[in-house]
Amino acid sequence: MANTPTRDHIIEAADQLFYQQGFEHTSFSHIAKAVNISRGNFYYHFRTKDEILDAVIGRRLSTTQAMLEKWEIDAETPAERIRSFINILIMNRSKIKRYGCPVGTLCSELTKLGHPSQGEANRLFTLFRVWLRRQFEALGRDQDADDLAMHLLSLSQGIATLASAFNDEKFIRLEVERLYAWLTPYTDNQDG
Amino acid sequence: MANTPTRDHIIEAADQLFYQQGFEHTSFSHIAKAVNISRGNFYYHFRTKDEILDAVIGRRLSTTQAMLEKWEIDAETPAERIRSFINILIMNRSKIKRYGCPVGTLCSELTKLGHPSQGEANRLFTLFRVWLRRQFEALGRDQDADDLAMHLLSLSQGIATLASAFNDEKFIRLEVERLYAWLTPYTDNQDG
DNA sequence: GAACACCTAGGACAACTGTCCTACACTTGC
DNA sequence: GCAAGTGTAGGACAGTTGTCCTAGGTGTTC
Repeated sequence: MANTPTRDHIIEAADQLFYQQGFEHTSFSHIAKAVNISRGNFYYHFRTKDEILDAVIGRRLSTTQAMLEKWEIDAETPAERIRSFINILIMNRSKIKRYGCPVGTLCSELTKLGHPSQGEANRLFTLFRVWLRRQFEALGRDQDADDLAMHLLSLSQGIATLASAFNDEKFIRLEVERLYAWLTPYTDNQDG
Repeated sequence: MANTPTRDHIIEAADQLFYQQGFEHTSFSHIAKAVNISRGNFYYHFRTKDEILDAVIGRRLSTTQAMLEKWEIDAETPAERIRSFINILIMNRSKIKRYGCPVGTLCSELTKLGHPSQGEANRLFTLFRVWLRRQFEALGRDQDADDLAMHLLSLSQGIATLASAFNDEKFIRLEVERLYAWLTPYTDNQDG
């Protein structure tokens, strides 16, 4: 299972398509066309569609992990780091408007399918949850750090869902302002 | 297009299955088995799968409308009415935990499929939005009634998504408490 | 240049999809 | 008792799905 360029190509294309069209609605033909290889050749790289899904989730897990580590380094305070998280809503607003949150929509779909990989997909959420919890702990919220992390995750999920349903980018901006305001009391007297 | 009992059966079964398994993943065979009729016979009641979807959305629209009207009558104050809305999270918590929000997940799926009926599905959201807006207006929030309505919708969507991902009913209870607390300032000096 | 591993194209395969047709049962009205 | 209308079962149909096999091309190693 070496990491050939073609294999990476497939995972990358599948990642995008799963996000834009959903996992089930994306067929081997779709991915093959995107990567420009023959449908039959697929079997050499992945035995089943579920294997592709696992690879895609794995890819997302590691890129997410890398992103969180970068935030940890780039930002100097927990408050700044949490704001980095909030900012993905702004940075990805046009995609979110069209396809919703990549994590939330994938987990929802896999749950409905009763898919065996839903546990793996949910680890994406856990990654954010644990990371956010740590930031709130660093802000001195030992008691409710996990609650706050979940709450912030929940807020961002709602924003993504509604922005997509109402096709409304302005709503994202408005709600992000609200998120900043919500965050302020927790970060005051700590840093800027 | 008369409302025969069988037809109603089909719509009801499809409604449930679309919620539990998703629209695309639910096939004619699934519905046929649930209703206990032959697959071929379907064509007599619905020409296409999309026609079933439209009927399901129509059904949801009218039951939702009826529910909102009932809340309007049963509750005496806008504050109570908004709390009726919040309470569906508690009432439906076990289903939400398993399948998420019926409105949010359907809209997400149809958006990804690029389905022509996504506009109709989104009207479900609009129904809640307009109704909530009216309640906030009645609370004297003329300026930001719609923002508040959207915000509350957004909050409930996030709660449903995370409760489903983490399979966590307790999270719903915790967040509903938060919702009540969030609502209080807007209803104070108005009524209980 | 022979042997080998790696990669690919093309197509076979059964199962399932949504759609559609036809033949048959049942009721109702005359 | 016949005709018409309503509802049903069963199966045909072409298209697509995920899976799998085989033949052949490419490049490296000896």
